[in-house]
Amino acid sequence: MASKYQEYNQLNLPQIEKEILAHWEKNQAFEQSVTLREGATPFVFYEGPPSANGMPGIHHVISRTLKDLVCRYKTMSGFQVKRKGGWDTHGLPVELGVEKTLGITKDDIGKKISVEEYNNTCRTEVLKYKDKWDDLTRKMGYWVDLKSPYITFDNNYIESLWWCVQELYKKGLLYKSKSIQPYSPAAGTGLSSHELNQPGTYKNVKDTTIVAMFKALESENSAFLFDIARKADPAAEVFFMAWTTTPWTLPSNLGLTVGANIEYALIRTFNPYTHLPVFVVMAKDLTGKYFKKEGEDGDFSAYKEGDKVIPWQILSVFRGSQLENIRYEQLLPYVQPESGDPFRVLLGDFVTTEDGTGIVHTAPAFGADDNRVGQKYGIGIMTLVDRQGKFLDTVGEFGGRYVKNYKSDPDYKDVDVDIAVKLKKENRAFRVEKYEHTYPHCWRTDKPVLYYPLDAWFINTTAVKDRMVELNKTINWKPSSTGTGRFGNWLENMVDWNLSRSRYWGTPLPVWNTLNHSFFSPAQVYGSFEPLTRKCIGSRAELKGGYQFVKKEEFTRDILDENSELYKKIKKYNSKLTNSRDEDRINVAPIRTKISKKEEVFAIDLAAANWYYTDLIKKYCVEITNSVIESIDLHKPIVDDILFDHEGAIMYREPDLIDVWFDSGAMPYAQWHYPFENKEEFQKSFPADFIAEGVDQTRGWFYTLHALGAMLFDSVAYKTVVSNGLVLDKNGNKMSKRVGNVVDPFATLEQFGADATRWYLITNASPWDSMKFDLEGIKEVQRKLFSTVYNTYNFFAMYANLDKFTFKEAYIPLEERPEIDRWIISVLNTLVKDVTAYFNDYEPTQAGRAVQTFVDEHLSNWYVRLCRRRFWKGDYGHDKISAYQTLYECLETLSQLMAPVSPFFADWLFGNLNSVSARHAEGSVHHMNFPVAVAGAIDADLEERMQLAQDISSLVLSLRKKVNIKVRQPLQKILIPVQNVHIKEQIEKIGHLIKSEVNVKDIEYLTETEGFIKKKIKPNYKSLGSKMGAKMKAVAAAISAFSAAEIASLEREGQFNLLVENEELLIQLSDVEIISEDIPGWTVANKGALTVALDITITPELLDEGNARELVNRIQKIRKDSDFELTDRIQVKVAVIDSLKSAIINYNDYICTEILADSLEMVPELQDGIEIEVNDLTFNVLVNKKS
RNA sequence: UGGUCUGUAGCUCAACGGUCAGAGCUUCUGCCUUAUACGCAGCGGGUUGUGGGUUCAAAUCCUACCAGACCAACCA
Repeated sequence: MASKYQEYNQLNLPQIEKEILAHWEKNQAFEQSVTLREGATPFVFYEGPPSANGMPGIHHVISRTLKDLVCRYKTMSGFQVKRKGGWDTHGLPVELGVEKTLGITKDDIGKKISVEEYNNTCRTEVLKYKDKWDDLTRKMGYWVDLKSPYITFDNNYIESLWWCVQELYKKGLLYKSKSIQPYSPAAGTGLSSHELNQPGTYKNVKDTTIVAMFKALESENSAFLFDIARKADPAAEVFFMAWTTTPWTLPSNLGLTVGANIEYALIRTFNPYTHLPVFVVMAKDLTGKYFKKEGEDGDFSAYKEGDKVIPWQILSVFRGSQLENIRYEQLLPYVQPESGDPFRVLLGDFVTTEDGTGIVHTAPAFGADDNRVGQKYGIGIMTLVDRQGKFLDTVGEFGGRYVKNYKSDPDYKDVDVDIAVKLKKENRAFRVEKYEHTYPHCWRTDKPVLYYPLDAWFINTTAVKDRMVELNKTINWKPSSTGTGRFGNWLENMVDWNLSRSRYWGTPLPVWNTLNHSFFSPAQVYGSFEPLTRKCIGSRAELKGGYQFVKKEEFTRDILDENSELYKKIKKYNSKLTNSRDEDRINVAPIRTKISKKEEVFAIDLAAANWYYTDLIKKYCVEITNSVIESIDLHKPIVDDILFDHEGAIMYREPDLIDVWFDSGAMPYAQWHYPFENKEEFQKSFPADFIAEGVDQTRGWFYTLHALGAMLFDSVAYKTVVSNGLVLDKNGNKMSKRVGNVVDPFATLEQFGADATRWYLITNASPWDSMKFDLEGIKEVQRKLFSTVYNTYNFFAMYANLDKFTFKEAYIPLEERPEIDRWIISVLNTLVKDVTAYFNDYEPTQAGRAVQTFVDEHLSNWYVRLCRRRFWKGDYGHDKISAYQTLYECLETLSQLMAPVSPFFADWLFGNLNSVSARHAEGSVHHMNFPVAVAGAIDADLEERMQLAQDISSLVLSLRKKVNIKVRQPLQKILIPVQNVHIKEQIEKIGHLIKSEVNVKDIEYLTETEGFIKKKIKPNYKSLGSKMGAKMKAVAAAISAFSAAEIASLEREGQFNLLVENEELLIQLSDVEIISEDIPGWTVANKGALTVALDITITPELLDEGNARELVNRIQKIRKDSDFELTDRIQVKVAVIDSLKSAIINYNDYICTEILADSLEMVPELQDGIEIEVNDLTFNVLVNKKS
């Protein structure tokens, strides 16, 4: 135990933090904060795993501060808060980073570099910045368990994920389907949205656009169109006009989509290319784009080929809903769809009249909207473009042609143009023109992207949508609008979760299939056989009995050798086929090509080559045994080389990976390797009480956690979620490396300290508002909050050391303490109450701001300021001890209140205090309990009158300024008109504080004020408004016009009958506010209802006293400049000045006491000493320390 | 394009139906201080993004725009 409070020369937050950090680590303070709560109610927190393949930024500091402060607060509130850290290690950003490092592209994987090598690189690269992250975690004071974090690439983690997938599979929630995804034919790969959002992918291009004419068929639905048209022309043909910027999708057209509430028109006109009379349907609002004004209702009989103006006429107008299900003739009938009910008009909410014709050509294969509406109506799907980006051979004269110039062919002919020409000739095009628009391009090949149907695995989240919506209502969202708005909306419009990623570094989808030769009947060869069988693996153990394809060299050799057993069997099999179609045969050519190109061979090749000869598996594979399972890595390519023998058919793994969001969404289970281990641990920690991340995670982590929680356990995954906003630079721009406006968190912490940074981030704005990050703000926090607390502590330490105050005396009951002590304790308890409420409500910003106000306005600038003398003057007695105990309690409580947000400084402050007083056994403030407000200590009256004291002082000071009398000059009195006894009593109790603060001798009260004080009356809108309603305006005017007598009457009677618009209304005293505006002959100031007058007469006595105080002030300055100790006694000589003589004589004792002088002499002349100035007089003073 | 959030003094933020919209930072001027901190008083600074509406009363509620941010989508 230290005997003295540590005193400091200067506040150095970064230095304090280094010391505290070392202290924490030495004493395992974090671990202790958890173990000390063993057996307590757990407060469950989930750490959203960051990815360590990028450097941490300042925005990570804010979300982690948020997490940390909640966990610290809850720990102090008595909960046990375990915080398991985690690392997100899979996914595209990792892969892209590795590809950049290695200088390769995705296509090189498996060619220039083996998948295994590639994944190994990912494995090491992904934790490249782990040290930096750990460093930041330490330095910013984020308490999280970094010793046993969960890592998503870990085998155990993946095994849990597989278990989750299998659970979903068992529930029938996992299915395979086609989805329309951005696809780059040039690169032969699907693109993720991430890749599509790379800068420069959207380019301006000029495309040939066509307004195509789809010929309507007659039916009951369309009769109303034909009836009208036939009246004008008995041979009328009716067409739907649809615009497209991708004419190559027209052969795949299966539908036309219109907006149900859009107005459409049937128009009679001529085709501008063929000049044939036509009747067309399009959105009424868009007719202006296709028809000239002059031609409206023109003369149809007079029209001839070549006329500039084509006549047109609107025959009828109707809503899109009337067009539903009208059938039309296929535009380019090269291929018929195999299934579905196509060539109908559909309704879709995505149709606009912004451009085009208001009728959307719908090819379900090549657009996400198209696909959705197509599925809804069951029009089928037709994909007449292959994966190289060229038309299938079946597409007539366009067969085999590339839809865009994917091969960079210099002689490439635009197929869109040829389609346009053909349609023009066939009277099926109304307009063909070039159109400039933005279109996404592949960021690697710079070629246009196609939207293309690709196989993908989905989780049927829409099936549990209602339950998810219901569960969401029980979650406490901060801010709530994110939960109801952004998240709630997202749930309402949910689509099935596309799990598939065709990449390499990630969790493999644990689904094995037999090869799907759908057009082939194996029964021909092998009797009865189920062509497609699937199994979903849910644990490593289930791999047992499978086979691992390891003898790749033998396989490679055999497939090239026509005498090998393998080759012979394939040949025999092929010859057995009675069906002679090539696709049905086992084709070794592609495998051979692969080998010749030195590309990696995988199990899927083996499966393709001998997919029904399972006995051959054994030749190239080893069986998976327990020992294999123990050591097997659950990544690509290892799992790809695992095969199963299913009743004579080979099952191979679906090549897809699982979306990384599944990894993080499953962390509640996978972090514990549930259900393979830690079942109990998991049950105790699900669901989470609290999570927090950036608002950008709403549809990311927040969603996947929620979805998996709902689907697997029919539960929420978290009870409270706080989403923080973005951190922008000080000009409100997004921080980006490219612009160079990123804030380096390390430099910031180093320079300003973690506490100031954390405090700034939390209190500047609510965490969920995006904040503009300005270092100036941190400086201000440092100056205003930390320096102030620090100085208050230092002030305390200085005097407490002199008086040897160690809190060894008994706690003085509040009622035995002076008014001001009870006041600050009251305010302190109010603060504790408020801060507790704010923290409980996840409003740290409010909590921090409340602490700031307390420190600045109440503790430092009122309590300490007014009590200064009590600490240095007089004996170590009751009053002094009371002051010490009070200030000590404030500081100690502050350290606890501040601990969650500024953990270092708080612990430092706590340690400094407790090391001397030893009031608590805890070695750290973070092991303490959070303070509990003592209701009995809160005295609202006392707080009210202290506010009065502050207001009155402020008014007097402003009066002094107005008449230029400095505070050191005493004045005789102030005059305060008081409305009622209560106010007077209140002021009387704190009168002494006001008097010393503003340096006046007396306070007088004016109660009998009638006729003397000029009063002003104002309506109290709040109380009056509800009573008066619409009469409010007239009442307010009447009240404002009150005469002095009327005001007096109201004051006297407590009520008043007011006549407004011939109606008598009773006005209560509480309905108005009466302000003493002026006291004739006095200098007066007002604030609200409070009025203060100041007597500015300076009598000779007052002048002497003022001069004496000036002199004291100057000599104190000399003491200070001379570095005298606080207790040093001095001797003073003053060169005599006539006008100061009386002051020095009359106030000699006072002066000596104040400056601790044993003697104060006047001498005629003084050569030595220091020149000082008192009220414009200059003279010398000699101050000597008494030896 | 849709959803959500945010627009208040030069800057950062309060006020969230009720008198005249307030603090701090910033410029300048005084004052106070046996606390190297701070504070106090004054001087400036605003049609509360814009236009409508509801109300006795709107920064606050409704509505339509405008701008920014995020998320999602992307278009015929």
